[in-house]
Amino acid sequence: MTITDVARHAQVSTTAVSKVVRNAYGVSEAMRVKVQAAIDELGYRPHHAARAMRGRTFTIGVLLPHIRNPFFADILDGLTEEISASGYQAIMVQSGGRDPAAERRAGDALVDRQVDGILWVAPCCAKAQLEQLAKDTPTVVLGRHDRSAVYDCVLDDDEVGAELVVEHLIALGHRRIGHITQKDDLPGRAAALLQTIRARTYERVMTERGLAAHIAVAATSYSEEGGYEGARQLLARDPRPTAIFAGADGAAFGALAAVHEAGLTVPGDVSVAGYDNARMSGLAHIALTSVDQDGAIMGKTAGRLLLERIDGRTSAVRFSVTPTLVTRRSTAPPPRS
Amino acid sequence: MTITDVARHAQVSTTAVSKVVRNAYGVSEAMRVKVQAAIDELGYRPHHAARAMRGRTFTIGVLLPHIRNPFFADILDGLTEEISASGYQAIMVQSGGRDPAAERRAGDALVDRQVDGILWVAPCCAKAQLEQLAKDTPTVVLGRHDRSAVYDCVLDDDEVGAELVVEHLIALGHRRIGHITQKDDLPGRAAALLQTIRARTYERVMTERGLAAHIAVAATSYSEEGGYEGARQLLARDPRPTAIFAGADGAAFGALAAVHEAGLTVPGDVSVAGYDNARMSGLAHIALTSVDQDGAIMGKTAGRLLLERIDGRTSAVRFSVTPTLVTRRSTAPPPRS
DNA sequence: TTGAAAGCGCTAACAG
DNA sequence: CTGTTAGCGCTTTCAA
Repeated sequence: MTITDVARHAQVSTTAVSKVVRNAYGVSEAMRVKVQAAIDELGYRPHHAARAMRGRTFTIGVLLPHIRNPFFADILDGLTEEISASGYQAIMVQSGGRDPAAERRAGDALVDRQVDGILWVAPCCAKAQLEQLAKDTPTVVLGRHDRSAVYDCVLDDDEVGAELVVEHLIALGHRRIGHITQKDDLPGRAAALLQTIRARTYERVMTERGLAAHIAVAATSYSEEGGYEGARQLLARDPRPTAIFAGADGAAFGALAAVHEAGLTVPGDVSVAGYDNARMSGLAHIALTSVDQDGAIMGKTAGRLLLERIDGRTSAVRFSVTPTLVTRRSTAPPPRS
Repeated sequence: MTITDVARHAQVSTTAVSKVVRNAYGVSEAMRVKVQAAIDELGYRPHHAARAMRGRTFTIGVLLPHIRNPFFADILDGLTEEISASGYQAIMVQSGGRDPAAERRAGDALVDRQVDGILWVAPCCAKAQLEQLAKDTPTVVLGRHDRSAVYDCVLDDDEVGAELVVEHLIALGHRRIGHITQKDDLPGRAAALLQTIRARTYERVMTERGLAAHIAVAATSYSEEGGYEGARQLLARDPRPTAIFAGADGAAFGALAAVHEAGLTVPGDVSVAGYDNARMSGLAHIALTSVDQDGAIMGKTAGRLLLERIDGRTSAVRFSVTPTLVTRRSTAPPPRS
């Protein structure tokens, strides 16, 4: 079933069919109807690869560190909702998380497949690499705090979010508040990463509130394992913290497990707060205090920005979501002792 | 940067370059070295679309209902590990879960993009559609219990798994054991779906053990919401069950929340067991009894089978994993009362 | 408004 | 073992 078959069946040229398929300018209504009828009758679908050789692929590539993080599911739902109406299809590739070489390969895989636009979630590569990519392919970067003239940024205001958590814990009466962050070995680009913002804000607020002496950071990772290990490090301190602010919900789950395993209760002995407000955090038997940053809106916006760029926009846009604190039962005043 | 540039630079024909790139038969070592040098020097990367017009895309398409289910992450890890060495790239597409029309669109999107093979996870479409697809594209279906001569199947023995759970609960002394299943509106193909097997096995074992009168099934869905709602239905019965077997861990999490919200304790008042042994289930503060089915092995096997099929195998293979029960603190003997 | 024809980068059949 | 050549299905000038 090729464009030639359709042309023959409709008794017109392939050019005419091509124009109808692409909704291009310069086709009479009669022609449109006739060709469309042939298309429907023959069940013709354009050959994707042939199309890609000259024009668009109607594909948006999404680069995710990994699909385990439930927050990404929200982002993807938003994106899908936004782009599906326009005939675009999202394809996802895992970048593998924290290995820059693997991340680069994943990015190249999308470029090679000539996606019309790329949504890159939480990239860990150098900014130069992103700009290089964005020169040729419309790009939206999600979850990074740098600014660029060639790609759009969608992010949550992690400074506000982290501040909300730390202030909340201080208001409850906590002083020894520990933090679990993600440690990446990426010289020079740390300042742009969201984990850096969250950690620095934690330190800033602690300092501003006269609690600099109580700053305690476990640098592991934003995963369940990282949270578990990080919480164990923090709980081993003497005196131990009365509250733990984990930089991500996954890490907070790991922290809850570690607290539990240490024979302590939440929030009786230790309060725990997370970030992202993953769906699971709201379940009654977990009831994790967390920062909500509406991933669906972020994904939807990223999709819109991408379509705009594909459509020709070249100016850079920056979209920042203001997060809110959702307090649940995992945080409470510290024990009296 | 085209194959012609490389050919000119190396002073050879494009055919020679093509053969070197594809590792094809009939190239002298000297030629290989010379061409490879030119490729490296020029940083040549084959044009994907042009390649797709004639031969392979070196792409494997993965069709997932949605990326929220953490079990799928295990599958993908296994798949990636298996195929990465062979130069294949996995791209994922969300089928949207339970809408057959959306699922078909997602499948078509992969076919249109000429992936060399498809791993279809938990499809809900008719078997005929799968066979239609498999006629043209090497296909592996994961998590369905039908047999086919044209595609391979990778699955876990859900009958064994469900039996393990129910027997475990009975051995603990439970008699009123409820089950949460997923209800799809797919006439005729229910028997092939894993949720059907799990539910039927539950009913079979209950009956065999003389507990037919205590069978109680909540037909919602394998999600947190579904588990929550299903558990509420079960707990509303009088007398209420002393144990709940949720057909998936996500649903079990929802069930835990519902039990908690009802002012009951786990496992004091109600035992809860899940299926899949998601990573989170093992965390100390959740400690969910669950059935382990090693998704990484399943994904790895699926990858291998796909590569074999791409390589020419036409006979159908069926790979079944035997699951094991992991008992944790969420299940215990029923209250005395 | 329509159609003929060139050519995108690659692979495969065939000739040397 | 190596090179020449004919397309793959589509879009895009450019004429008519």
